[in-house]
Amino acid sequence: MRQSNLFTKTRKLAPKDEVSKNAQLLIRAGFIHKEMAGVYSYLPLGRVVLEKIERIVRDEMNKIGGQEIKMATLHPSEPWKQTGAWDNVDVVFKILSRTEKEYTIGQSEEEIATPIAQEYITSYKDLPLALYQIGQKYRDELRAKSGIMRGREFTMKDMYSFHETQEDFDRFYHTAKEAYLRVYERCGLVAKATEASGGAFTTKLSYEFMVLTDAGEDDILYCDKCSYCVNAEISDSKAGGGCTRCNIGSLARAKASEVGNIFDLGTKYAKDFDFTYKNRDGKNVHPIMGCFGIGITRLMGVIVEACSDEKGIVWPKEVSPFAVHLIAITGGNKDIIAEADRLYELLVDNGIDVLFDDRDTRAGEKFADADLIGISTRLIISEKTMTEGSVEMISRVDGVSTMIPDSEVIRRLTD
RNA sequence: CGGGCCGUCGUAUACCGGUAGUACGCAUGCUUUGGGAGCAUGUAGACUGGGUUCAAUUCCCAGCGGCCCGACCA
Repeated sequence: MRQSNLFTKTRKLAPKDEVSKNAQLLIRAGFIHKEMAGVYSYLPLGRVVLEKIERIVRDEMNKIGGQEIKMATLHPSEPWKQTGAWDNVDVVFKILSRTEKEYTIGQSEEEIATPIAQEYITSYKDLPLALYQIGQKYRDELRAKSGIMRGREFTMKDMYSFHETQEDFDRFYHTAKEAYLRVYERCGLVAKATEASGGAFTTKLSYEFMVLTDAGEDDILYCDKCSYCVNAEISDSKAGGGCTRCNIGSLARAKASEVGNIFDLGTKYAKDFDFTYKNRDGKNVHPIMGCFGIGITRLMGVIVEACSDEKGIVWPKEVSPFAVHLIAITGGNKDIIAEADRLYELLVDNGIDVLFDDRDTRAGEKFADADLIGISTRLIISEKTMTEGSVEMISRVDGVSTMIPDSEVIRRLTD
């Protein structure tokens, strides 16, 4: 894309109504637009980052057998009353139509996913099943905060699984946990699978996936030697105490942000909806369910919190809005403009995802904007590089600059 | 929801009981062109509603909106 066509512009100053780093940087760089507290629109750059995160999540969910669906956002009130959530969950938005009918908008989708599965699962042969979607969620939070990390509207991947036995659930739970860790790794983050409370409907533990960041809302204790990690709210241990799993390391305390959660729902929802299937003995039994969430928009916020410096965002490669930021330093020189255009077309023709700063502005402004926007790889073409028959490649991460001969540019970018 | 702070051009801010200044942006022109250029000219503003006052953007009250701390967090 040509940057001269990008309708958003960067800002030098952070908005005064945002304190969180993620919101300040994303607004300054033109990724998001605030509608009200806790609700943001995603502009071209922000939208494409979300799409890249979704692509990773979709890929990993498909790999473990998830089937993607798209559930309704506007929900009838009946299933919510059936599970008790209508009266017991205070973040549920309630809508009254002009004919006085009650509706809700999805804050989670067990109430929709369970009846869908119920329609098709009639035999043990239909199990296991994992359905997921990536969609908007709405929660009537008393206090939105931390930019896009805790909003009233957000994007979530939510998966619901159905199993014949506890053993099969445990197997899938483990598989999903591994998939989740791959998702975060591909997003450039280090997440810890953290033992936490199982929520309202089970006494078992659940796993929360935590990324260490000072912007986080949770306190965790993690072992400095093994992968053990526990939410401080359910732990009797203290920082500096010994790890009870490996008996070698000691526990450290840190702030972290939850970027995913996986739950054992047991038979709670199957019972609420009177959902049974015929088992191998011809008996009607309830399936065991699990739910598996990843906050897509929160993940984007956490990435910005974790991957940024004083100049702006530093997107990890796989979620960078573009693979390459091509910057033309032309000084109005027509030959350089023509050469930059040629290189841009060459990159596009080779399927490289490129943002081309073809604007008629000075070098300093282009560099400052590029630092702020944070595309992982930068290519610079200027009088200096042209006389050498090369292009300058700079990594946003470490600032390392390399001169690359014209003829090798495509190969270097597609390696 | 309890507590605190705050609402001034598009953005960020200043001053003030007598209708508002600066910077950035934006527009036009000239110069400039590898780290947010310079000069000139122009553009654009007091959240809403009450109250006090000769006079309110300024003081008071309420509403609305925003941020923070806490609580909450299927």
